[in-house]
Amino acid sequence: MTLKAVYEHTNCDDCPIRHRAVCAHCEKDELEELETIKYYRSFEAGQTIIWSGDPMNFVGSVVSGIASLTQTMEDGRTQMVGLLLPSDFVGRPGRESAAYDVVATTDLVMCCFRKKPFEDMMGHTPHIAHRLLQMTLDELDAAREWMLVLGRKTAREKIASLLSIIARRDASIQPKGMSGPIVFDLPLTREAMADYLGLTLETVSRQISALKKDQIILLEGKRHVTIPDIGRLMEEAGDDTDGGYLN
Amino acid sequence: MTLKAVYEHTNCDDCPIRHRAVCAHCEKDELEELETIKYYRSFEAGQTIIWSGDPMNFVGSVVSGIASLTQTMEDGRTQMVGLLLPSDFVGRPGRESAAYDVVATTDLVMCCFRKKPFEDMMGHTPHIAHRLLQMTLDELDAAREWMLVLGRKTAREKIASLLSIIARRDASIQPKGMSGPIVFDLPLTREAMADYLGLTLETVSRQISALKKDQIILLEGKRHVTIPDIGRLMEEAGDDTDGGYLN
DNA sequence: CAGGTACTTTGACCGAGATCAAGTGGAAGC
DNA sequence: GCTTCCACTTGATCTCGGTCAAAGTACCTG
Repeated sequence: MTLKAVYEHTNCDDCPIRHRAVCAHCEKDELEELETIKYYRSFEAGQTIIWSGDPMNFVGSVVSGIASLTQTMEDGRTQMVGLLLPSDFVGRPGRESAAYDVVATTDLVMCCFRKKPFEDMMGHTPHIAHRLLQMTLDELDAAREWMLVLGRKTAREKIASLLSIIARRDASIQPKGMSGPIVFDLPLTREAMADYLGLTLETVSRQISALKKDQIILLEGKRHVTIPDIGRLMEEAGDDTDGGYLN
Repeated sequence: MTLKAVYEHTNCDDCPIRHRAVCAHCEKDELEELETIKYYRSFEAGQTIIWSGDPMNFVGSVVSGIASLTQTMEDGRTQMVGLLLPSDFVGRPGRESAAYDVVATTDLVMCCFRKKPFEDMMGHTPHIAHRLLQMTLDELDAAREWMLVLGRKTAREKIASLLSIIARRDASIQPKGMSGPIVFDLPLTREAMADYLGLTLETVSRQISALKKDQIILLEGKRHVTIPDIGRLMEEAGDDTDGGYLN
């Protein structure tokens, strides 16, 4: 019940972020053990938080901003394998080193816990272990959904998929009645979108222009997006399921 | 310790399969609670085990044969999102219905547990929950590795990636000294490979022929593969990391 | 305000892989 | 032995998205 306030509630009056993750951000926090091992870290846009292979002595969750998990081949080809939005969890209990580059895509604040104490606590707090399992399973579903996007969708469908995921995730913050246009700022550069979608930045730019021409989306400047009809966008994405995780 | 025999050992003298999963297959089993809720199911190649969206009242692990997790779009495009080899876990505690089609790619035997009792047991057996978390994290890593394959690799690299993963997984069953040629039978049709790699079956066929011509692999018939030099194959895959999960 | 930098757009061209279409080979059934 | 079927191979052609190149735009900084 109180524990719930720490790691399970999805909206909290005392803080602006959603806690899907294990994060003792808000003042209701009564789990003192968590409190003693947590700390905050800030990063600037573009900063690398961890390099793949580096030792990683903490776990944590995103408080504000966006981070990305990226894999790189020797020849420089890169693929983003995860997008971490506020409340998403970072790190892997039971693993010494990072498996991916973690990069701050925007300015970023993270709430961290030192790994060892966190793992200890997981050992005698089954609820947290259970919650972590659920979150990991959600991420697995998201990754697999993305495999369909990467493997089988056209460039246009890929863009539409990404936009509709961001739109829905964004809309869920202020679910003011499910209808009406959705407005948001793209938190990603064209290049980051390309890395996520397995495209080149030129193709991303072209397809966004095409969607704009067809009035599926409206663009103000380069980043400010209005989606007049989310249904039409999802049609473009080839998405019938109203699922759509983003990690 | 005894529990270990049930779900943690990776090789067991009494049975031919590896237990990476929670499976009470071997006779050493002393966890009677697990014993009482387990049962076996057999499937023929091509048979669908569960359809996406169907209620799913069990979890389990593959004993022998291969199953695949598949997603399908309305227009028929399909993407395989996971390949389940012996010892891999199927099903998701805490979810009512299946998220993907699960299909027996070859003849298949599964070891199943009814979901509710299994979940109950997880509640008071933290080791199993912990083990399940580790396995899920492994699967997540595998899925993300595959995102790089789907998003950024060429057809030839994709084929080489798949072959080297199967080869290494296969070789690990009989690690007779790490060197020498690796021999195995492809457990997948060209079409299944295409669905896994995000290609068409024609392209798969062409690239396999090309790898054969270049002596990276040897083919006897259509399925029997010999890999004279796994290092060369991994080079073709663009893979420097010697990682390589298959779920 | 000029100049620089980072991000984005647009155009022209090309090629990897998809698509369409035969054709091959081996195993099962009659 | 012959047909049928299925998995696979191979060829010809087309197309989507990549590549290379050039501009355009917004935001700094001096």
